[in-house]
Formats: sequence, C-alpha cells, structure tokens
Amino acid sequence: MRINKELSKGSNAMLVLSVISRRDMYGYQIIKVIGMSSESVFEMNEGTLYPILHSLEADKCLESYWCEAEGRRRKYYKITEKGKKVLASKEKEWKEFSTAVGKVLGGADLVGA
Amino acid sequence: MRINKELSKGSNAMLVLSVISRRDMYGYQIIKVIGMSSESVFEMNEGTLYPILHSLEADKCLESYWCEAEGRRRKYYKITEKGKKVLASKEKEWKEFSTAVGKVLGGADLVGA
DNA sequence: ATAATTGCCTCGCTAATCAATGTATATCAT
DNA sequence: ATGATATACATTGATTAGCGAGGCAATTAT
Repeated sequence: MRINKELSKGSNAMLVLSVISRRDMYGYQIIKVIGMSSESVFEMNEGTLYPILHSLEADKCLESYWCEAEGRRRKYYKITEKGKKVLASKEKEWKEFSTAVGKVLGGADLVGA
Repeated sequence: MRINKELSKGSNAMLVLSVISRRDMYGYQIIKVIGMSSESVFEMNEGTLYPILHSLEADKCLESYWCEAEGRRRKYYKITEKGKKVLASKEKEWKEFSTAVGKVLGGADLVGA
C-alpha cells in the first residue's frame, strides 16, 4: 500500500467484489488487477486477500472453481446474485461515506452547533 | 455511525484535526460538529474520540487548555503547526485513496493484466 | 544451478474502534 | 423533591481487519 493501511480497511472486500463482478478471476490476478487499476495505490497482501475471498465465498457472495492452464493450478472466483447485491450496497455505502468526509473536510461552518 | 465502522477507520483522526483546525474545540463539541457537518453519517463514540485526542496531543499535533464556562469544565484543543502539516498530509492521502477507489470501482478495463 | 515469479494457503500480532461503564454537574419535567 | 436527559471528561475489554512472515510447490528466466 502506498497509503495508510488503516484508510483502506473496510473497502477491500468491495474492491475485490467489484473486479470479480466484471470477469471471473483468480486470487493472484485480483491483486495485480487492483494494483494496476489503482495505479499502485493498492498493493494488496495475500494475507489480506485470501481470507477475504474465503469469507465472501462462505457468505455465498462468490463461488469458486479450479482451472488448469499453462501448467498452473488456479482457483477462479465468480460473483453470485447475492454478491451483486452486496456489492451494490457496499458501493452505495462508500459514496455516502466519501461524500460525508468531503463535507467535514470542506468545513460547512456549523460553529453554532 | 450510519455506515460500516470499518470504512471510517483511519479517517477519524483526520476529521478531528480538520474541525479543530478551523477553531479551538472541546471533545463533546467535536462529536457534535462532526455529526452535524456529516449529516449524521458520522456519530463518533466517546471511546473513539478521546484516545484520538490524547494521542494527537502526545504527538504534538494538538495542545489543550481548560476553560470554565456556564458552570462547565471543558478541555479545549488547539491545532499546532505540526498538526497543520499532518492534517495536510492526511488530506492528500485521503484524496489519493478515494481517487484510487473510484478508479477500481469505475473499472478501467485492465483485463490484459 | 538458482533466483524470481507464479499461485495457493495459514498464523500470530497490531491497531482502530466499539460498547459499556464510571464520575460529576446542570437542566428540565413531573 | 425526584428522576430523566444532556453535558463533559475518561478508561477498559472485546472485536475485527489487515499485515507481515512464513510454508509449499511449480514454472520461467538468468
């Protein structure tokens, strides 16, 4: 992470769901894609990603299947209908959150409060 | 919090520094001001705020002084020069972070990655 | 040969936050 | 008067996400 890890807490699962929602992906690839599309702001650790994938699968937001290609064993993840709903709700929450941060930083002057 | 608490991790200290940078404030007031200016998206717990204030003071980002008014004992916090620099850096980091989230969600299609 | 990359995984730790609790005073309703 | 609510400070124990470090195994580059 180029940025403070604490900031990204809570948003990682949303980012993972988001990239998988566009095409099935395997773990290692997810890290690369998130790294590239964020221009290296996010460099997710494997110790962060794999537990997220496992818990999203346990929650029925993702399904997995193994593929063998180029002599490599890869575990692909696919988003479920539930996963799409959860993603939409997380994206909505993210917008609400980032808008609220903007308001506080912007300093709507509520000194009379 | 109306939103997932995990999302706001890492941004609370920035929000606190930001509101204090505009005028000296005491703890209870900080919670109210952040709550109002975020339109209740943030409802910071006292158990969250006070440790933040104490650690920011220990880091010389804030200074405190007691005031007696309306029969109430209040501990006011004032931002220091160092605090202003830390705030500026946190705001920069926040912009970088939220921009990066937008890029990943937006889905710059890097499927070739 | 061996180092780097790909690809999966787990475990122990840290740090931020929360809920609950404690203390004390002031104000307002009953 | 009594109790409820709001103000105002603070601490503590539990939770949880993410991190760093490590392990295992195959392939590719040097």
